[in-house]
Amino acid sequence: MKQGNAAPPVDPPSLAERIRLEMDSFTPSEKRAAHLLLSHYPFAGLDTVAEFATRAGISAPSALRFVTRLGFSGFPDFQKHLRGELEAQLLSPLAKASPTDKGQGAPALASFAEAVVGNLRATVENIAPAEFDAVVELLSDPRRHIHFTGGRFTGALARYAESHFRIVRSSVDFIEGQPALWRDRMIEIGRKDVIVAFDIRRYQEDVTALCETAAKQGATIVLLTDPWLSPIARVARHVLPAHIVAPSNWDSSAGLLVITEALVAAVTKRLWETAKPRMEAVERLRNQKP
Amino acid sequence: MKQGNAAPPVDPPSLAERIRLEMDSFTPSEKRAAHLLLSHYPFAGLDTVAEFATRAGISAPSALRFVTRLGFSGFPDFQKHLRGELEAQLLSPLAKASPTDKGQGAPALASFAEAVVGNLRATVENIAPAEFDAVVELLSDPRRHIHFTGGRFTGALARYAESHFRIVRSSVDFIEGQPALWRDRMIEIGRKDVIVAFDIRRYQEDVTALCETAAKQGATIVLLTDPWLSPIARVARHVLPAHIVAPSNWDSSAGLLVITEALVAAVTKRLWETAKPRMEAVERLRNQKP
DNA sequence: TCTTGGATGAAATTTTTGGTACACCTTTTG
DNA sequence: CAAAAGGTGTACCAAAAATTTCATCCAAGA
Repeated sequence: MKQGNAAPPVDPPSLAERIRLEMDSFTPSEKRAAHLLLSHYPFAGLDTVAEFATRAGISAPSALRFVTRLGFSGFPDFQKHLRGELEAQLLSPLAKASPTDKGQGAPALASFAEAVVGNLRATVENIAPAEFDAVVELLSDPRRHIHFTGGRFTGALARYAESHFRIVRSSVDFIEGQPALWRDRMIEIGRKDVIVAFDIRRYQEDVTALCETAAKQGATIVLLTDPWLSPIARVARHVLPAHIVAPSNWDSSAGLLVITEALVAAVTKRLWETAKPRMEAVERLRNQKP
Repeated sequence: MKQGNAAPPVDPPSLAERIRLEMDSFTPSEKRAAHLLLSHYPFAGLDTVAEFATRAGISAPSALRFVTRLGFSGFPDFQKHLRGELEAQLLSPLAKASPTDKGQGAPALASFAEAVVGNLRATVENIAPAEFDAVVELLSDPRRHIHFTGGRFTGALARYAESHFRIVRSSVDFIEGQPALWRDRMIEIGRKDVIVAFDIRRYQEDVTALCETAAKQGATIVLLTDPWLSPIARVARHVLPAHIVAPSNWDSSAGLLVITEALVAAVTKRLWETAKPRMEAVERLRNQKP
């Protein structure tokens, strides 16, 4: 088995380049295949062998021999490689979008922020406005009781959300993730309740359990998670995924926070008639404290 | 066979957009498929149905029903369309300038995110790398004891920071803002302590009081605040301001969060030798729980 | 001119993939 | 609370794609 094709770990010499280099050593049929591929790189190679061969004016076996000669184990393998290259290329402009990072210490903050900006863009792209609006609608329903919860790290986001919604509307609370702390509260959860759960990678079993229990009792689940979707997605009515990968050993929750803040903003606007007096009342209470 | 793939003349409504629009009319399984596709658009759809279905967490038939519902005659037809879109997009870098919906009915989330991006840029601009590095240095000193605190809303950020730093290093805790809860703890605060305080507009008197007391006893204060600077700035050794204005009745804490996450990333890297075993230990403890 | 060896494609074969029928379960409706 | 409708997955089948086999062709050398 030819396996000269060392896996392309960080090596960007595109396949196209290699083909150009080896062009002379190709047979006539192979040259035709090569020319077709290069002239419509890499899309020509994404069809079936038959299609590729026909377009190149050769037979399927010749096309096969061509890709085998390039070191691939078969046509599917070849296509997989092309898709990989394409994906890397299309995704790189995003990573490349940070002109600031100079490779050394100082701009740690800058490059991190740039990555977060990329995450935010990607997050917004991937959330359907209708889905977002539906969640706003749900959280604006005064007859619903809203419960926020989250995991080890995301619990803080849930608290953040809760502290805002608590002022905008009534019937808002925070539930700790540990089962011992919510088991007995579940008796009151029903169709009128909404659970807003935050859960990203290293999905936490206790949060999942909470949501599953609540869902079973008829509660509506709203999930803020990562693009790989927490298992809670299985019982969630609405899922809002945020991109979280950052140049760090940790994931970034910025996308989740921004979704949260956008929700707060939208619901506040939606309920302005009732939210305004509430906010004023809170203000008054705070000022009179001293 | 000629590739009838007529280039869409002026028709750029990408499939992704349509999916977002129709998102709420989908069945649960279809939503999963849609989320997978959107989060890895369009590459997730270029694999086989089986692969696609597995990744989405659904069965192959459901995946099939999904693409049929979108109007395609079958999976190959669907893939052909995706490839067509990809080709069109890649061939016209101009089209990339305006990725999707712009201009008009800018969804609430999108415009909010844009504002946040602006805030992040401005925030990064206004923080001196030296200041940032100094804080990293300070938080990386294992002899220091780090305390996080914050106000009504920013307290959640302090918790978020604490939950990360707690894993990276020892001697980390969270202090509630209410004076009754910290008065007696102050006896232990001294030169070896660092207070990291989060405080933005509607600066909270109790947090200020906490920092002033701590500073008086020799603690080092690090302040994350807004550009107008919390009164805590008067006693703070380091000040990291973030832009917070958003199209909302509320301020956005995204800038503060990003600074926090960048600090966590930098300190983790800085202390990697000791942080790594700690992180592994936490992982182990968590896995053995059940 | 004959021989030889690589190159090529038609056809047969094998493998993989897409598609469908049907039963089960969940949810909705009367 | 029962019946109906809709959604989902398992098991199966059909289609089509990839790959191999093998006869043929063509060019270079004896």
